[in-house]
Amino acid sequence: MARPARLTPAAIAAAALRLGDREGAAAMSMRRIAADLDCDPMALYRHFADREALLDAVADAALADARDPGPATPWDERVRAITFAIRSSALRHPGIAAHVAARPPLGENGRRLGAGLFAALAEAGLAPADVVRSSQALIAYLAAALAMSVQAGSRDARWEQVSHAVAGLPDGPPGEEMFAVGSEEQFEYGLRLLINGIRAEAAT
Amino acid sequence: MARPARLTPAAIAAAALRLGDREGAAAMSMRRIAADLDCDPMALYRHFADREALLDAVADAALADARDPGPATPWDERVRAITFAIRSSALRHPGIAAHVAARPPLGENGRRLGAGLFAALAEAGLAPADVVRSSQALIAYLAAALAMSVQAGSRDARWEQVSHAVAGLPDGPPGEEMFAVGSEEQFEYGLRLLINGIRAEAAT
DNA sequence: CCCGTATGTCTACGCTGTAGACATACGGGC
DNA sequence: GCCCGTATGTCTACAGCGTAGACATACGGG
Repeated sequence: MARPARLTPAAIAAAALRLGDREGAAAMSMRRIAADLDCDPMALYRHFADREALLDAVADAALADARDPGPATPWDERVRAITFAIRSSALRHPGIAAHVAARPPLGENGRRLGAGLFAALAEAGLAPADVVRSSQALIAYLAAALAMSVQAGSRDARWEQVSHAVAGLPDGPPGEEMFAVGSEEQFEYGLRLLINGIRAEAAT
Repeated sequence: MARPARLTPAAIAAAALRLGDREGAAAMSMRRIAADLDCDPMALYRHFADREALLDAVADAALADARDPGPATPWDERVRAITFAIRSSALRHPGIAAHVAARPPLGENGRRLGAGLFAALAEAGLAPADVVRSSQALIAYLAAALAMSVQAGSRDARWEQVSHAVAGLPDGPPGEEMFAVGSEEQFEYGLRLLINGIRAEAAT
C-alpha cells in the first residue's frame, strides 16, 4: 500500500482494516500496519494514543456501511434491520469482527446505529430506562453472536463440540445446521427471542 | 506460591487462577505463572499444548463452584439459577471473566452447566433444535454481559459514555444505575427478555 | 539392573507495544 | 523575508511475550 501524502486517523484505520481483511487479525500489529503505510511504527502514535485506540477506529470503520432503515420502518423490523446490518458489516471483515464485538460502539458509526436502536425501542413503547436496558441486551447478544460466528470459522469449530458434548449425542455427522452455532439462522432465532421479549415487556 | 510435588494441569490452572485474581489478567503469562509455581515456563507446555489451552482450563476452574439446582426446580427458575451461577462465579474472578466469556464451555464444569441448561429448556417444551438454539442464545447473552461487566470496572467505564452519547443526554450525573451497564439489574432485565421469549416460543 | 518414557530445564528466536530523544516541515506574527 | 512554536514523522532501545528444539533427569515396568 502506497503511503498517503499525510497520515490521518481515517487513512490509518482504513489501511489497517484492509490489512486485517487480507491477512487476518494477527497481522494488525503496529509494525505491520506501519509497514503497509510505508511509515515508521511510531508515527501511528501521533494519531492514536495506543494500539487499542487504533483498533477502536478500525472497528468503527468496519461499520461504515451498516444502514439504519430509519423511523418509517416499524420498530421491530427496524431493530432487526439495524442488528442484521451491524452483524453483516462486521462479518464482512472477520479480522476485526471480534474487536467490533468486544468494544463499546463509541465511534461515529456506532453512535449512529445505537441512536437508531434507541429510537426504535422508544417507539415500541418502552420506558426510557427500559430502552437503555433493552438496547444493551440486544447489543450484548449481537456482540457475542458475532464473536461466536468468527470463532466458528477459525480454530477447530469447538462450539460444535459443545453441543455434541452437552447433548450427549454421538460424534457422527452433525446433522448439518443443527449445530451451526454462528449461523444466521441461529442468530435470528435468538434475536426473535429478544424482540418477542421486548414486545411482551412493552405491553405491560 | 510453593511448588507442588508434581505439576498437574489442575494445579497449574489453580495457581494461574489465583495469580489472575491477585494481579490481574495481564499477569497470567506463561513466564509469570511458571515463576509463581517456581518452575520453568517450558514445563507448562508438558501439560498444556499452548497458552490458550491453559487459559481454557483456568476458565473452567473458575466455574467450579457454579451450581445447577437440578431438575426439581421449574425450568425458568433453573435457567435463571444456572445463568446467575455462571455469572457470579465468573465475576468472582474478574481477571479471567473475559476469557470465560470468550471461550466455548468445553471443560468439565462448562459441560455440566450446559447440560443443566439443555435439560431445563427441554422441560420447557422446546423442540430439540430449539433447545440448542435457545441455550446458545442464553450463553451468548451471558458471555457478552460478562465481558461488559468486566470492562465496566476497568478502563474508563466507556459503556456509560455510549448510553449518554446515544441518548443525547447531557454529561451530568449519570442518574445512578440507569446507565450501570454491567450491573446485575441490567443483566437480569435482558435475561428476562430471553426467558419470556423462550416461554412464548415454547407455547407455539 | 536397565531402558523407555515422562517430566522439567535451558537457550535462543522472532515478535510485540511503546517510551524518549531527535529531525524535519509548516504556518502565523514581526 | 525571517523566525520561532508546534505538529508530524523517524530512530533507537527496552522489557516483555509465546514457544521451538536440544538437553538433563527421574521413575516404573521387564
